[in-house]
Amino acid sequence: MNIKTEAKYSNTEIKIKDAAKSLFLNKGYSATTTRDIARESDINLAMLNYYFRSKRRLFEIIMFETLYEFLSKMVEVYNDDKTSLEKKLKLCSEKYIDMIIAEPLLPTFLLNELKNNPTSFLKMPTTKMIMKSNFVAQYQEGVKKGIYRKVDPIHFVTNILSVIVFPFMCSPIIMKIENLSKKDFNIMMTERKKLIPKWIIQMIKK
Amino acid sequence: MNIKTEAKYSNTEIKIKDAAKSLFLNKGYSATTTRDIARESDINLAMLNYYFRSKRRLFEIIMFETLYEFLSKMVEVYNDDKTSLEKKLKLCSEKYIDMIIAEPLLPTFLLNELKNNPTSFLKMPTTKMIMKSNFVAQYQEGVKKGIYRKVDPIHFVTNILSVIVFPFMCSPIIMKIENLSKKDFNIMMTERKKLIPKWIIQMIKK
DNA sequence: AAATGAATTAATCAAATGATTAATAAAAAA
DNA sequence: TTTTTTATTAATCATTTGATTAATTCATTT
Repeated sequence: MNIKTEAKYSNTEIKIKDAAKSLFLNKGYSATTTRDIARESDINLAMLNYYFRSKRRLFEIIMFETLYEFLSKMVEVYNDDKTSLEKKLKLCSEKYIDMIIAEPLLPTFLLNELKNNPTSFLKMPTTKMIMKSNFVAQYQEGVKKGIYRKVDPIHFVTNILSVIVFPFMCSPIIMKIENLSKKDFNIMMTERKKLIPKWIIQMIKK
Repeated sequence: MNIKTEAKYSNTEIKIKDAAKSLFLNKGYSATTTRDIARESDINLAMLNYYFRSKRRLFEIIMFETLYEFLSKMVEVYNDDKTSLEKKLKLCSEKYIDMIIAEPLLPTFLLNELKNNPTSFLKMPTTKMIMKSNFVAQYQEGVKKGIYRKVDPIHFVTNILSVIVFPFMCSPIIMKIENLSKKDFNIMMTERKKLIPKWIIQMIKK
């Protein structure tokens, strides 16, 4: 966010949004109260309604921004026509894992709240772009050339995201059965940055 | 549940638990009110506290039972020492996908509520059993024999569960970008029953 | 049939929660 | 400086929500 756009927003407005985002991500929409948000952002309760009208509207703004930011980051790698499919695999594996390590609550939050509110998702133009990306095209070319096994591209994309994202959503379970600290867990996820591209290639290569 | 154990529980008790489970799975703990549960199960509000003392306790009972049932089903396949690793892969892929198609809200619900409450998970003996199962042992034997690539078994197990479970958690997204109905989506998941074992084998085979 | 205990109901409580209001302080414009 | 607009505060409202109570019905035992 540059200085110009930042100037548009008051300090309290930003404080409220930051606190609200943190709380929504940690506890979800329903478990977060407006008083939680007021306390956490150290502002008067009435300020929330003054700037955002209602808890629901505040949530929807945060949801939209978070989703938009997330999807933008997701798509970035996919459309670089200079890199090979294998390079893209490496890049996105690294990038997504770094992204989720930095904000581990994001995937669960997004999937969770999207489940109850699939409408807000309609407005995102980024969504369908993944399937029309250079990345998918490269896979399909590989299939034509006979290098890669043929399978519906949606499976291909789903599998990649599955092995990247899902382990984070299971982190409490994995940490428990393997006796890992948060730090250990992140090391394990970092290991996967290199492993995942190999696994995916093995999955598709003839 | 057989007749004997069933007789222990009154009709209303079961009605409350069924309605509560359905609501908790759909809306989560916080978004579900005791009055929702009373309405849905068609009982008097006071009955909830009469049989379960509090909303929290009702939730914990449901959570425990649901988790126990889920984990039990999960582990069943893993310890059959008559079947090969590849057979087990097929079996669990089919079984888990059928299980989740029958109750698609389960994974999100469990992972979600476990995030906030990792303690209840400690009591489950089933949890750590997966890593000590015959299934994992067979993989490690394969590694020794030089048939399979060596990787920490936790990655092996994580990958399998990832490609099975994660797509269900993304169902709203997948359905949106692919323009699928619920039925279409389930067909796609059913396709994966056969594909997943192949993918996993390709991932590990030298 | 009478007595006892369990199940059920309607009414109510106290606390929590989203939201508003009226008064005040701070900042910007005149 | 004065006026006007914007931001902030404490107090309050109306609902909602989890839980309880006292009265009543139903089932079981004696």
